[in-house]
Amino acid sequence: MYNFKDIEKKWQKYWVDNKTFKVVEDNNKKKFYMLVEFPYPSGSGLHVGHARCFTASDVQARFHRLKGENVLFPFGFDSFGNPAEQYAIKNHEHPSIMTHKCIDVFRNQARSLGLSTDWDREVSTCEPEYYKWTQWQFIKFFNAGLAYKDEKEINWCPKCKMGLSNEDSQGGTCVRCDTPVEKKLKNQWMLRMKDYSDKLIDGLKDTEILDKVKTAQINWIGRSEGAHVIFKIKEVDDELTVFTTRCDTLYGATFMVISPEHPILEKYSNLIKNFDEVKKYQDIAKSKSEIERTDNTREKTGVKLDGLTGINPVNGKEIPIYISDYVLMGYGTGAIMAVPAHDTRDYEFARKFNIDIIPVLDGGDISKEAYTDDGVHINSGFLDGLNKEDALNKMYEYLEDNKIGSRFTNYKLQDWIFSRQRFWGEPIPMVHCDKCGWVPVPEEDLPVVLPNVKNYEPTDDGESPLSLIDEFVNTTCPKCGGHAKRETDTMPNWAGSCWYFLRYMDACNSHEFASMDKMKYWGQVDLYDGGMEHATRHLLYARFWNIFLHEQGLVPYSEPFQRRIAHGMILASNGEKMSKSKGNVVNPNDMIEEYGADALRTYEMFIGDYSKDAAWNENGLKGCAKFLDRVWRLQDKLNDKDGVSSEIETLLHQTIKKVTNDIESLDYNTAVSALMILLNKMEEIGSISRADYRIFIELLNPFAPHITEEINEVCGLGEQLSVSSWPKYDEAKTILDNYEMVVQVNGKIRGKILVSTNASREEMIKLAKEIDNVKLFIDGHDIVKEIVVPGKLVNIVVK
RNA sequence: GCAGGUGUGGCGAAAUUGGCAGACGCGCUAGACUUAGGAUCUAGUGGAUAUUCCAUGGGGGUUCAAGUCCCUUCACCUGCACCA
Repeated sequence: MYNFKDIEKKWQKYWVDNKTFKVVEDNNKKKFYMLVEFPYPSGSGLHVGHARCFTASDVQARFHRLKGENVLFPFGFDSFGNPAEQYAIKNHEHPSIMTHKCIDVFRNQARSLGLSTDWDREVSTCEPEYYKWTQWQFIKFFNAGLAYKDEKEINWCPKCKMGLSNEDSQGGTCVRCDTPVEKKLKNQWMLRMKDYSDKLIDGLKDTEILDKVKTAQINWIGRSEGAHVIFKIKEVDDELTVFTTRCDTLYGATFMVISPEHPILEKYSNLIKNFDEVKKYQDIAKSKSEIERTDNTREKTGVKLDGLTGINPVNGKEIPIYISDYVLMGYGTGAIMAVPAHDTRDYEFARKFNIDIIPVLDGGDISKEAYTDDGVHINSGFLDGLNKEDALNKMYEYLEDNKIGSRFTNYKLQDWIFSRQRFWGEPIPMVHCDKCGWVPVPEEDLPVVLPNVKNYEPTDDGESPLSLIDEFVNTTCPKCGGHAKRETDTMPNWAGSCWYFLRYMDACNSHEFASMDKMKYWGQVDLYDGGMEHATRHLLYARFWNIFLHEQGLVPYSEPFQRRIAHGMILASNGEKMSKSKGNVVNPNDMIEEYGADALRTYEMFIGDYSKDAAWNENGLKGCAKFLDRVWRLQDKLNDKDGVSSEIETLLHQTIKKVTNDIESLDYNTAVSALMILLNKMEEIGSISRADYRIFIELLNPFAPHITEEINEVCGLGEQLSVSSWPKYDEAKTILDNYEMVVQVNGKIRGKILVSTNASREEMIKLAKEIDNVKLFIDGHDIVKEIVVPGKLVNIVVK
């Protein structure tokens, strides 16, 4: 085996020492911005999954650089986060110490992979120089009225003593520790992300974000067109507003359901005769975990309000109001009109509580079809006989004319809860003054730096540990100079990653987050590689953030990412997820140690379709190490001939074409296989020219940069590959003079024959019919049809 | 339940988008060289009742021709999930 250890170390040192991949803005060159999601520097080090996407990104970066483009390929660390905080709590040590250690490990690992990164642009979100600007941008949100404080019932993890976003408490348990999530009222900073719902949907149009990622985002935003309908309450001069997407079925609304948390219950608790029962139901609902509550296989439960009755606004009918936990306070208005004939949930509920079921659409199967689109309206007064669309339009009109409702678009997307009661995050740069209210910290006083504390654990009442530090909390109001208190909440983990791609463009700027000139030069991210797990949250937050900055005139583009792809995961050899607990984690360091970085890189590119998950197989890696060793040994086969060898000229051109196209279309696995085919052929012909070898290593360079650079140097094949250019192919030379034509009879292969590439139709048929085995199948039969596909085959159809 | 995805040898996968199914690699078998081989090289490797036939989850269809297009069905994976 060739001496990969020394070779790889040598070139890695060379690249770092010589800043080979340093990039500066250059208006004479086309730019290419390759972004890969930056890692969280955890204590467990780089994962082979990281190695896969970092390598793929590096292949792109090197390829585009060789094509003559000015490539921005930066690297950094998403370095605020819970593991470092947990470590700090245990060891009473500032989390930055641990974080910096981890970053050093990660950086070395990334370097030992041979990434062609411009290390002068490294960013780390936990550095004051970085989060100063995260805070600065938050103040922009505040000044624009998009950051506000609100008393929110939040998801509360009693173990982490921490408020969780909806996203972090999916499934009713804490995303970090799996403790069941409780509800708690908390005054929180919020960002008005919901207002950006339409912009977040519309902005997708001009991007090449992977379709399935777009779909995931659109579903997450959950836009639905419908109407607010106002139901008067019989007993009091008040009303209940519901949201519905099918106001055309209003005549079929035979009851109403409101969420157990609906404020009207408290408001009229004195009028509700069975309030005890209501109260009991509320308590049960509160104690239920989110999972229990949203299990839609569960039998419907509820309580009928005794003392409050709704009035259906289209026919004046009195209808009962129930509370039930299948109606969620967080969606719509927390109240619905129930149309049991055409909604499965309402149907189940009506059956259980013996409520009238009035069909209003003809032909729908009540028990199965919710809101069937078939059939015209019946039992629906002025809507009778109309189809869905016409009925909806007529009802919208009717609602607005009679002031009993209006069109309304509802979204699942909520405003972003931006507060965390934690230590290891960006302090929210706000000061509260009794006189002036919330006042942002002046720009010149940024960053608000995280102080040293003794204990990193949140306080028992759930406040950040920062709240215990008087020197931090007590300050003066920037507006009136009076006594004021600092906000002690910090930002969520997502904040730093909302704009890191901007910082990379101008990473060392100390007076702006990035200069407009540089942002204009680098523009949008040309290719953003990341995992499917970030398809919704991270990408939506980052897009929201960027759209806002654009509206403020602070960044040149509204959409930050031109193209987004999603790579598959690397699984353990048995197809399971790699995890510490299962003990099946493969450490890329060990692999590099044993087989070399080039072998690891090549294998990770060869392992399979880049967009799909792939199971780890060390034998496959061995195979790639063997491949590289054979490439190394080609040195022994060098001859003194000039130019490329005639025996492989066509294959060389074909391979250049194939590898070029495959890298562009992210088909890394077939690019590597094309190189293997070329190697096989080179070995077969016994000796190769220097020109042959040079082309080979040029093509292999993005995948295996160290060995190719070394071969180039020891054989003196030409200038350094890292500053060289990508080989070109001649389309005409990719085509052979002759090819093996397939001859079919009735679609079955009956023979093959070598024919000239420019043989005519007639010649092809003539040659086909001369094959003995073909004769066997056509003699004595009538020829019905002769199909000729030039360059491919002849198919003779006989009867 | 809804949305998206995937089903091809013993395994990872290819297939110029309707034109030779299984490229390339792993593994396996046999051989060569070796004191030795978890090194290297050579040959073979989908199945079978083998001039041919059968094979891309199953069934049907379109076509001269289907892994690819259409209908239908099954299985698995991933999101979201009582969203009105």
